[in-house]
Amino acid sequence: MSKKDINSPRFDLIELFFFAYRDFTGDPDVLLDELGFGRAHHRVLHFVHRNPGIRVSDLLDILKITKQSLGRVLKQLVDEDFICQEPGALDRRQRLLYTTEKGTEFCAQLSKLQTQRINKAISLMPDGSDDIVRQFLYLMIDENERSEVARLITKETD
Amino acid sequence: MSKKDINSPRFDLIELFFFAYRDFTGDPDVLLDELGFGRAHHRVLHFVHRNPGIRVSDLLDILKITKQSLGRVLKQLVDEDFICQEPGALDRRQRLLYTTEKGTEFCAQLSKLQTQRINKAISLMPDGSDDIVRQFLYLMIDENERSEVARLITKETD
DNA sequence: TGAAATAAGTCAACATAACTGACGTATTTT
DNA sequence: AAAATACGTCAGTTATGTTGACTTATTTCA
Repeated sequence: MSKKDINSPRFDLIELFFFAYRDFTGDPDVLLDELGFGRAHHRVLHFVHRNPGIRVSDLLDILKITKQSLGRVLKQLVDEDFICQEPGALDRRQRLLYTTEKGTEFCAQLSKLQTQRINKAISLMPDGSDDIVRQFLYLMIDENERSEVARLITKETD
Repeated sequence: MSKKDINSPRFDLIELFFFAYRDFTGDPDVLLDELGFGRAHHRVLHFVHRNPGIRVSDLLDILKITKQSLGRVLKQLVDEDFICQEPGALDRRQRLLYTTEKGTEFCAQLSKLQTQRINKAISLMPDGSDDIVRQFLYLMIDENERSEVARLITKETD
């Protein structure tokens, strides 16, 4: 009788997750490098693009990094015209963040690469697999964060 | 008619992948911190544990980092008795790597945490979901790396 | 209205984990 | 004996994160 029982460590999924994520995030690296950006810039650009007008403090909440850490990359993105800031209409202390046309375009290039990898994978799998995958990834998130993430990912992008 | 066609970026999966991987790798962080280790140590320890007697150069191949980078964390793991080195029987230039009892035990603790998260997720999903998930993660890996990864993950752990 | 709280930015110092390039040593191969 | 290989090490650099303290502008509240 095999020891592959309920208590066996899931080395296969642990390792597949590691390699899959590495290659998935590796796609945009080439384009980012060309502009002297790193993954930190990618994450900031992505979430600003997906949440136009987001406040700095809400972006910090999503990324779970410090203000100082965000400050450095955000400054570069603003200086090089990928992101712009506008004072909040209701609360002028806020600096609401938006991607510029240049930032939006670059963001599209990056997500296109990642979408291609995802679509290639899904296309080789049985119908309905994308729902299973979505469900799995969702359940891998900390329980107390799930609703917040659900809110984030269901944003429309017309 | 919606624009959610074949060319739409898969923002949902892109973001789910990001959050899921962050929380997945976050589990071991607590234990690692207590010992003054980081994720780099975790990766080294894990792959040595899974490939007893692995050569340094093969480990570099798996991790895709430089010798200098590996050197630092490996030295710490050896100094603190989580990993031991033995000269190769056939080629004494080699320093074959093994986890010590202490290292093996610690490794088990870490993978237990990650396995629990995986099992909890899978248990809430339809039968056969783990196969779908495995297939998806496998297909997300660079095509030219897949056979190598397949070889790695199918190792038996008695 | 004046004090306290909030949103954001900034300065300085530091830690980790990666990188490049060069060089050394032991051992094996040719 | 020379070349190649496996591994280690030194020095310097970069990207991305951290903590703690402080400033400025603005809003909220007693």
